[in-house]
Formats: sequence, structure tokens, C-alpha cells
Amino acid sequence: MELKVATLKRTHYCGKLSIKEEGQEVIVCGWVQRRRDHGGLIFIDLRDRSGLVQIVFSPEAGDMFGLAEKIRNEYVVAVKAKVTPRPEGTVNERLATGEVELNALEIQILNEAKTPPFYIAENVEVDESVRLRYRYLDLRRPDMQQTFMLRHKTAKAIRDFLDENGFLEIETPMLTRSTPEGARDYLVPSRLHPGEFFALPQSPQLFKQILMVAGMDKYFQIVKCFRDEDLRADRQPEFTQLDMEMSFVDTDDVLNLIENMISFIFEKAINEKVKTPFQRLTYQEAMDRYGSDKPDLRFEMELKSIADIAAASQFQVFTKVLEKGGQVKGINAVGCGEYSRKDIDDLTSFVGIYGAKGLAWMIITEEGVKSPIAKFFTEEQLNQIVARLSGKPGDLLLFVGDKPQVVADALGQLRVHLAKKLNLIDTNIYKFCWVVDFPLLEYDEEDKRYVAIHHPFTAPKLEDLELLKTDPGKVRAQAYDLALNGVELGGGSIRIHQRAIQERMFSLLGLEPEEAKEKFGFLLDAFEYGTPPHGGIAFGLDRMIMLMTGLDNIRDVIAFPKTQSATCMMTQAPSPVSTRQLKELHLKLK
RNA sequence: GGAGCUGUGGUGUAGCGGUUAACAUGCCGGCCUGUCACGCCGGAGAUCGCGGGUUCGAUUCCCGUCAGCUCCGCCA
Repeated sequence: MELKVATLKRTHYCGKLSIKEEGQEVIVCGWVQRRRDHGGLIFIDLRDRSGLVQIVFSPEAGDMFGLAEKIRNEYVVAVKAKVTPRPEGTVNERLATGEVELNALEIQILNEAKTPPFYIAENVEVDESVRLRYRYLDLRRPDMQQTFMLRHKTAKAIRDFLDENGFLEIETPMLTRSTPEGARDYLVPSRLHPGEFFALPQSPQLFKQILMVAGMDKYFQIVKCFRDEDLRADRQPEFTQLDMEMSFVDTDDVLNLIENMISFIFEKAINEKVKTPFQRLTYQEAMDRYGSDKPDLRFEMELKSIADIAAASQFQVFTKVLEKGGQVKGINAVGCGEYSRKDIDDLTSFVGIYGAKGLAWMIITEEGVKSPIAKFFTEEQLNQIVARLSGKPGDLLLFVGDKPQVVADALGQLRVHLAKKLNLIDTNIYKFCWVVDFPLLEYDEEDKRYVAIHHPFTAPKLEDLELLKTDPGKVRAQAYDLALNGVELGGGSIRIHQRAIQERMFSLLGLEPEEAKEKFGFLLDAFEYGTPPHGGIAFGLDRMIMLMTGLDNIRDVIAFPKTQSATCMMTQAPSPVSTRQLKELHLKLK
């Protein structure tokens, strides 16, 4: 075996060479994209993260020509060469460096490479499990490299902006205590404390609040968070958050700052001018009009209630739902009057996913409404319904009657589903919106208690404070979410900063004072030593990058993501450990 | 915990109750001095994810299982 030593030191990146370097001797290093061997003349496209450049070897080169003949894809080479303009008629306009080529003077093969399992190029169609197993090759592909350059730029823009605005980046522990509420924790057994465990943070929530008590005033952190829950296209067990907290602020202060930050980031990272201020919707309005607390505002198709009309009809499915406190709402699938029975059946099974027991429909024709349920409505009622949904001949009206949550989910999702199918979405625009005035609490039927919608540290709206005693479900929170194109980008709140109110919140959530003290005593204690009013927000950085790149899953913007079953295809983690390790950790497996 | 989709040379696909399992690309060898998805000629490469069943015969049909993906539940 020979030891390969690079004696050629890189002077230029491949993709940066141009006619400006004409006549210069340069040294480039990189991976062989492709070799085109014409027998008497060999071309090699050399790639590094900046791009490609063509290198020419002619037979006069002697030994070096022999070396060039041995070269295969993905070999790592260093080449000393002279930058020359390409001969007339051989300029490649599709290549950034296509005006020039490198005439090789010396080549060193720094490493050979096995034939990769897939071709290293943009838009290669390969099964994702193969890509993940050979992630180092996948990441070598130019589109992946672009993504991570953009990700870097974004993180830098965030740091630049927040630094400019007086924020300090402060690290919080990765080994911390398990929190009783919320997602499942990833646990880390303690060797020094038998039977005890650390938890990886689901978010640095409590630490950042305590940093406010500590007088840090403005904090941020780009930080990994962990949640041991099932995965989705936009959810990984280990993900990156932009976490922020500020003292002496109210909701408007936070929202204004974030709007400025977002426009700064989008401008720097993708040169996108974002319009501010962002539209603001109350939670109630978002649910009523879009059936979602993260509405996609790139298209209309709003949900309309027809409860008043349905209540007076003979259609018992709807009247019964309404008697039980449910809703009846509909959307207008404009121009879908031609849908077949099968098309509508497909839509029906689609809403079934979200718990809707059926999907009522009406097709508007020149002659009137065509629908299996038309007979339960008077002519007048049908006209009212059509008017309510701004229906025109050729439109298809779709209705769901059910519990409010089911109606919102089913129609909210159907709305997006149809918009994609009908191409109603302009994928080149970024539609941000704030959703505010979330309810503070939600009644959990299973546990027979209230649970916090955001988290237990969120402050109630002052004007709803009295309701905490009488009707907790009605209390609104000083909480806000930022939605972008139908995706939840981030969320935050003004926090509780007084011990008494925090204790009352815990007791509302069914936490015994003893338990509250045990789990959150350090926070309650801290609150007694001069805690400023404060609030903050956290963003999913991976999701933000996903939306900026226009990708449709979060794995493509994470260097080493997990599969849906939360494993790593490259390292084969998780894996069993030795009995010795287990013993040290005082663990016994069943 | 549940539903759906996918699984065939390295990669991407085709196929069919009985085939020598097809095509493209990649790979290997030969030829080739202006290509850039180079071209031409030749060659190697697949226990059709795994297990079971039905059948004279299964890559094909059925059941189970595993893996990947999408979704529901879950994700303060």
C-alpha cells in the first residue's frame, strides 16, 4: 500500500474559474464527475462544492496521460493546470466555467473510489433509503450542497440580526430533568446516580425564562431539541430550533421584532423581499375561515357555515349534529361540477381520515342544484346555500356536519387537498400570518382535566383573568404562532412571571402543589427573586429551510436525518450495548 | 397503536400462473484528438425483500413478516 500525499496545494475552487484567470497556472482539488476518453484526448470534469470545471489531457503529456486513463468517477485528485479559453465552437454555455478549460500540467490521484451506488448529480432518482445509507455520497450532490450553504447563510443571518438587536447567544444544558407534561422525553441514564435519569431537552423553555430572571435581557440560541414521538415528513425526533426570549416586552414588541428578523433572513438567504407587517388572525377566525390554526393563505376557498339553513331543513344528519352543538360547514370547489361519483367518493374517504363520517355534496347546474340530499331542502334553502358559498353553475359544493374539531380538520384539510389538485397555489410566494389569541387550555376528555395548549408557562390575557375561576376553557392566552404557507413555523407567548399565578396555573392543570414544587420548584423559587415580565418565541429552523428551498420534507435539509422509524440508516443507530455498559448504568433489560 | 403505497441486476424501471426475466443507465474490456448525458463494438452482472400457503408449476395469486415512504393517533 502506498501512502498518498498531496504536494499540490489548492489555489482555486473549480467552479470559480473564469476567463479572468486566463493564462494563470492554478491548482484545483476535487472529485471526478466524469471522464470522457477519446483515445487520444481525455476530458475530466472536476467537481468541488463550488461547481465543475473541465480539464484536458493530451497524449503529449506522457506519464500524466497514463494516469488520466486510470481515473474513474469520484476519484479524488489534485491538478495543476493552465487556464485557457476554450477553442472556438467548444464553449459550453450550460456550465458556469464553460468559457475556459484547464490544460493539465500535473495530476495527483489523492484517492481512488469504488463505483458509487448512484450517480452523484442533481435530481438523481434513487430510493431514499439508499441515499440515507450512503449519506456522504448523497450530500456530495450539488443540490444537497446548495441546501446546506443556504442553511448556513440562514443561521448566519439570524445571528447577525439578533446580535445587531442586542441578543446574546447563550447555551443551555442538553442533560436536564424530565418534564412531566408534553412530549415523551429521550432519557439518559445516570451512572453516578443509580435509578435516576437525565432527559434531553424538548426545548430550553425553563432555562431561557431563568436567563430572564438572571437579567440577560435578550437571549437566543440555535439549539437541538428532542422529542420521542412518531415522525412525519416535517417532524424529526431531533430537530433544530431558533429559541428566543426577551424581557420587558409585550406581544406587539415580539411580533414586530420577528417580522423584521424574518424579512432580514429571507432577504439575506434567498433574496426574497417579504412584505411586513404580516396578516394577523385570531385563532377563532383562523379556525372558522380555514379550519386550521396554521392556515395557508395563498388561496381562498374559505369555509362557510350553513348551520342556520341546515337547522331549518329536513336533513336529519345535519339537524342532529346541530342539536348536539356541532357545526355544518361547506366549501366551494370552483369548477368541479364535472366530478364523477368516483371522484367524490375519493374526497369522501379523504375526509374520513380526519374523522368525518360523510361528505355531502351539491353540484350546481344551469337547471339548479343536483344532489342526493337536495330533497331535504326547500328551493329557497338551496338558493341560500348556493349564495352563501358564492356558487355558480359548474361548481361543486362540499359539506361536513360534525363536532367543531372534525368539521375544521376535515374541511381544512380538504381545502388544501383540493387547492393542490386544482393548482390554485402559487408556489413562488411566501404568505406569512400570525395566529393570535389561542385558547389557554383545552379539556382532555381522556384524562378528565385541562391541559395547556401552548405550555403551562404561558400567560393568560389580562382581560380573561377572571374566567380562570369560572370557565377556564374560555380563557385566551397571550400566545402567538407564525404560519407560513400552511406550515407552523414557530410559536411563542408572553410568560407568567409571578409565582402565585404560575402556581394557580399548575393547579388548574391538575398538578398537586407538592408535585409542582418537586418538578418546577426551581422556577417557582426563581420567580420570587425579581422576575421581569418576559416573553419569547421559538422557530423550527429545519422547517424554515424546507420552505425556503421549496422542498417537501425536512430530511432533505438535515445532514443526517432519521428514518420514519427513528433510526439512522448510516450508523445503524440505535443499537444494543454491551452488558458491561448496562451494568455501569444500573440497567437491566427485560 | 392504526390505514395506505412501494419493494425485480449497482441505480431507475418493464413484465408475466410456465420467459434464456426485458429495457435504460452504470460497470468491465476494446476502438476513437474537441467532448461535455461523447460515440461505436463486445462482455459481465438478478437466488424478482424474507417466510409460508394455493398450484403439476409462483417473481406473478393469497396470508404473514421486514424495510422505506405518506397519513391518522401522538407531537406541553
